[in-house]
Amino acid sequence: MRALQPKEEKLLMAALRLFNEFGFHNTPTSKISKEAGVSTGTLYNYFQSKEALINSLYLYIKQHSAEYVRENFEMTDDYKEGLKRIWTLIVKWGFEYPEFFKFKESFCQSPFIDNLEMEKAKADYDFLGKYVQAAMESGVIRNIDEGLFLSQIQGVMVSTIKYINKNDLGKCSDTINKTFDILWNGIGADKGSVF
Amino acid sequence: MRALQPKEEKLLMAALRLFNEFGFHNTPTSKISKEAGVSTGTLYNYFQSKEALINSLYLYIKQHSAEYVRENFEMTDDYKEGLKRIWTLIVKWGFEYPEFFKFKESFCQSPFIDNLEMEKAKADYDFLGKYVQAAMESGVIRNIDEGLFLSQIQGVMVSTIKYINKNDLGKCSDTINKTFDILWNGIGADKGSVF
DNA sequence: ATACAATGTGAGTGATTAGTCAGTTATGGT
DNA sequence: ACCATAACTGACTAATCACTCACATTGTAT
Repeated sequence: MRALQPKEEKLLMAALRLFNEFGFHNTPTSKISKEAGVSTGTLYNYFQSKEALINSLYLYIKQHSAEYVRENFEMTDDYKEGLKRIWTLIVKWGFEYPEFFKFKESFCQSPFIDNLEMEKAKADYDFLGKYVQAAMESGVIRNIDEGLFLSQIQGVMVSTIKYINKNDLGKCSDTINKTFDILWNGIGADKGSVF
Repeated sequence: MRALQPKEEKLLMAALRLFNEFGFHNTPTSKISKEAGVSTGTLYNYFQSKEALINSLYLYIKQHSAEYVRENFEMTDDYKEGLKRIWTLIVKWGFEYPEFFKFKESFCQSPFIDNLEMEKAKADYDFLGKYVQAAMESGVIRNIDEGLFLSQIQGVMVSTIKYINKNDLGKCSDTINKTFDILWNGIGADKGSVF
């Protein structure tokens, strides 16, 4: 991640706080710069436009998430254990950085993002995607359409994080285990004898 | 559902189209009324404000969804079958009325909705919630925290609908079955012997 | 010390938009 | 036909906001 200049980072964090509270369109650039402790003009020294600032913030958060997972992941040959580790890391990121997670969610929902950005967004889960594919090929998880699969996993993941954040769970490792079990029962091939 | 007056409905449907394409804040009331074929003033005869219009639209869609499920649901004593029917109906609603679904999603994400509306939103899934609770008590599905449960189901449901809509699947009944299986494997108590 | 560049400032501008209201048209009862 | 009420119209207003630019400040090289 490119090192951010102090005022650039202050602007991004100010924008994050305000966007999460009031939404993109109810946060004027004037408030962002005031919250960041700089002038309006300075904002435009660092970002070409308000939209550019929003995209930069998204990029920053996306990279933060990816680095978190990459740095903390420990390799293993056991695919189930590996998936569980990735699962745990992504969910943990979501509740350790709830503001980041919240922004990411509303950004992806927002209709004014160009499709190009949406495509890039999917790359977030590349790490997970590749792992799932490998696991599928090895036979540990059921072999159904990969896209469908990933969207299911992502769905459960997002709702898990939202649930944890909403209910303010410190005991979250328990929740993470439970939800992973649900997921694994759903997708794993090692049920009974037949599958 | 209260019968809507013709211009009221035209305004709502025009707003729906524009909101989905441009977002709430990039759709001026002037465009909504133009698209609906009435004047700006008329919009304010039917709705107190732009926000009131948005809330009305949400209410309209929410009721539409609830009625769809209630009208098409056929009772059964078999909880698994019953859950599958509800599941199927909700997912079907999502791809038969993709515009409605899309709006509902972005409305729920939007930060300018007051919390009161969010509370009401949850009532959408009351029908499902009650059924899940009954199924849980009967022992067909695993007995874990109900809130967590519902959020998981909802997560998988939303991502299923999104997947179907994005990939334009006419063969969707297959996808619905598959995703229900995944869900059921995850939540059902009858693993091992039966399968 | 001086010159020059880089960075920061914030009042000002033009464009946009939610909402109004005085006036017009349509409707229905007698 | 006449009136009264309801529905409708769209130019207008007041406010907001993204962005600019002429100027001020700070940093740096010589």
